Amino acid sequence: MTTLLKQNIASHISLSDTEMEGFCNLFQHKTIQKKSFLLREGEVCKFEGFVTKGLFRVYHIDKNGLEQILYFAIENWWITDIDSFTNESPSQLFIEAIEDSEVLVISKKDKEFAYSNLPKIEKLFRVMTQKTHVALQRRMIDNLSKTAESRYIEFLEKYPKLVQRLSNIQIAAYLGITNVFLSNIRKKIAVRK
Amino acid sequence: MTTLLKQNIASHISLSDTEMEGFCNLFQHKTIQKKSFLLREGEVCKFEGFVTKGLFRVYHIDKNGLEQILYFAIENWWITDIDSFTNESPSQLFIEAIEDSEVLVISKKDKEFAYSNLPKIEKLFRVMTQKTHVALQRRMIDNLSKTAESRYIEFLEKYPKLVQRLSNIQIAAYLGITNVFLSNIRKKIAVRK
DNA sequence: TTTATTTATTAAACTAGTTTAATGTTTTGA
DNA sequence: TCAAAACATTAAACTAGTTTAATAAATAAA
Repeated sequence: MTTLLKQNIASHISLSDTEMEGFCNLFQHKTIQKKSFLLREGEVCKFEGFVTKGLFRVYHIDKNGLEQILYFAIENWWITDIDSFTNESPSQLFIEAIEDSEVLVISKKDKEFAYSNLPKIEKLFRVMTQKTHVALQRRMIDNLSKTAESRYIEFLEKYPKLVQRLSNIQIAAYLGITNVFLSNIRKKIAVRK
Repeated sequence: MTTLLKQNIASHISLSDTEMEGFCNLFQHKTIQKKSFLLREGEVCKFEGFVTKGLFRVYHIDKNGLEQILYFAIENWWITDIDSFTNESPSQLFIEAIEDSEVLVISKKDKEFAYSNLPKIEKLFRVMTQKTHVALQRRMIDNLSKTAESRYIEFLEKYPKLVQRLSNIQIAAYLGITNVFLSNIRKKIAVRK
């Protein structure tokens, strides 16, 4: 049940078997059907989750009803709204299953218990947050400096497996463009080949 | 010398006097002249810094020579390229003083020393990285969902003091638009009032 | 199996933001 | 204190990306 989670943790820090067990036992297993939500806008995010099966999208809907996808999460990825979770504030985000999915979730209370009783967990989340932040910083630079076309091409190269599981509507919402414009880009690329 | 730093740390976590002294002693004081660089593209970022005086901009120059400002840092803010610093990879960023400035810097080695000898420091940077990440995530959503005009207005409201110390060129580079377009926005707003 | 819904594509008109260039103003530094 | 450099504004032509709408194809649901 928690094999994938243990592997994931071990890739960030090293824990003794007892520590690992102790921490992983704090997680609960959840099954989420396609098109249902782990979190909706306005709710306070009370969990941090680790995806063991399936695929999620984490997105925002702006006042014009347009959807911006912050990130996707497949097997071996973590999901939460860190803003809402840490500040206990209403979330601006939706977290929705794109496929039938399974997640291991830890509550805020149990996470705080881990912070105080297993000092290395502090390091785990320090390291993970750093990596997430680096990824977002790179994406920010890309969004500011690159055209939609090269962002699309790089997305295809970086996540070839993921792409196959997504619609073009979802890819466009991640790239920050309309699906109509993505269609134009795709045509342009196809003609070139 | 380190009063501001101590206050800043105390706003995130609580440390005993000895811990606080021990940690702050790892920092070195640096004076940086206006228009000179704490970090240039291609260099590995070997420090994490805390600004005690002045103003910096952290930016990227894309292949067309256009500048994108990731963030500004004034007194009481931290600066580093967390990507280059943690991965010891060549930086994509420039960190440049906009005014004559002063910084307290800690080296990677000393920071790691602190992580292993002062467990609460792990928490300090976990908490700080989380906050930075939340801020960047909010900005990402704004950049994807709002017009340049409303991003400009919100920037003015959020950082009124900072604005007075920046040129419009710099503000435009932060907002992700040209200074020409920012001028148009400013005119439009002025007419409305 | 049939119908309804979602998805992808195309076209055409449109708009937010860019580019280039010129002009005046302010700041800087020697 | 004077010349050079950096800055802000304006105009006009341009382009990357949007909007709306229509059509065909694929998927899901009944």
